[in-house]
Amino acid sequence: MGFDIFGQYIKDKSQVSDEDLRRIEAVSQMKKLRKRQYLLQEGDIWKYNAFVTKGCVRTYTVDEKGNEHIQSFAVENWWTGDRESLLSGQPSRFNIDAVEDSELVLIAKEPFDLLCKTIPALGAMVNGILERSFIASQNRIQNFLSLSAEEKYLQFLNKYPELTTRIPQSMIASYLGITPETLSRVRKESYRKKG
Amino acid sequence: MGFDIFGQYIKDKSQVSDEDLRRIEAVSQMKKLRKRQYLLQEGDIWKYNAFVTKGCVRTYTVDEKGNEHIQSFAVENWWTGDRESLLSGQPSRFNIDAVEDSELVLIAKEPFDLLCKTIPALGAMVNGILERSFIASQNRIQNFLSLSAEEKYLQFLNKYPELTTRIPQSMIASYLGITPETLSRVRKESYRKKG
DNA sequence: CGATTCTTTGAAAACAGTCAATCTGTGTGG
DNA sequence: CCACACAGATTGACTGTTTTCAAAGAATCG
Repeated sequence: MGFDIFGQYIKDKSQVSDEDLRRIEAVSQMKKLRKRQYLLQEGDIWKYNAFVTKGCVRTYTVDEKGNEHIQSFAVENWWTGDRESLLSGQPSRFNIDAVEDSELVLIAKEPFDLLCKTIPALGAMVNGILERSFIASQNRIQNFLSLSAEEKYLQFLNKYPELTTRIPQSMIASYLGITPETLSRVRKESYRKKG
Repeated sequence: MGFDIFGQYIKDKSQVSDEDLRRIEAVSQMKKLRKRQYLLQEGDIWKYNAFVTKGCVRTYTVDEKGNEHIQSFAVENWWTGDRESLLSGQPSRFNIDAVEDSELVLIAKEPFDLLCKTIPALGAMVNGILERSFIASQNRIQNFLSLSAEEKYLQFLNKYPELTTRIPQSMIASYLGITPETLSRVRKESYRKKG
């Protein structure tokens, strides 16, 4: 079940053959997470590529005051993990846990890198994903530079309408870099304005 | 002169042969920019990979109120450009101009992509750069999520000490997402505290 | 239900932004 | 070489936005 979704994703995004798909499956590991369960905890070393087939996970840090700062969400057909820890081999600063009961496909770094080399279409797909991820994070930086709390929220609504219903507001606030109270007030203001 | 610096960079970062280096040189174009001169203007379509061999350029947007928001700086041995426009072929939202008199190596997208495919070591280098750029932008997002104006400035000082002397404070403020006045006050506070 | 979690609201305080004036240093032309 | 102009940095007073803390109100789930 879980791998089928991942396999379909790969087929949609690349020209990987069925045989190569089986080679990918051979190194894949399914992982179920219950809501609130950790996939990665601060201090752990992250060694996988992770693909969400069901549910939703979040990546976040916790500061000295205990405040959480959400770096990213990942729902179905999104990738997650800590690239920095994966690349450096150093302990992660991030936590990743499940926002909902979730299912993921995990592939350890080494076999995945090997497959990317031996299956050019897979390597190309992975590079394309990285490229788009980079562009997306540049755009997010641009939002931090130029938008107010309200504008950031409206932008989020517009970009990820489906997430606003699945994810608690307090987490969306954290993702936007504002407090839950501010988000609540911003929402009140914006449906006073137009609905 | 200009290409030598770029060539040295490639040799340091990869296993590209001298012959391949000459093939890269064959498609490279040198570009000099005087201070304040544009490399890319909003609305233009960006078609290059650009490497700074001398000087400093900045990438920024201008909002409706005329405020500039600096996305990034690039000094010697850094890459610049607008990956989004390059990938999509759509007009850029960004401006790039020279903070100081500068020199760059430009390579048009098509020949560069071709070289990356035919010279695996070059492709690998480029992917590594992309990977580290992505990680850096994730870290910058984390700073926006969790740091105050003062903390962001101290972090910048710590990470890019050489840039603080070369780049006007008002531009550093813009990069950090704060006003020049706030940066000035933050600095005053921080050398009142310790020096 | 009862318990927990999430959201909303209020009042006060902290933080950062705005606008305008002044100060500083640099470089240029007379 | 000086005076001036200009850009950048600083300062002050004020405004506005966002945070903080505390409490009350929904919503959700066993």
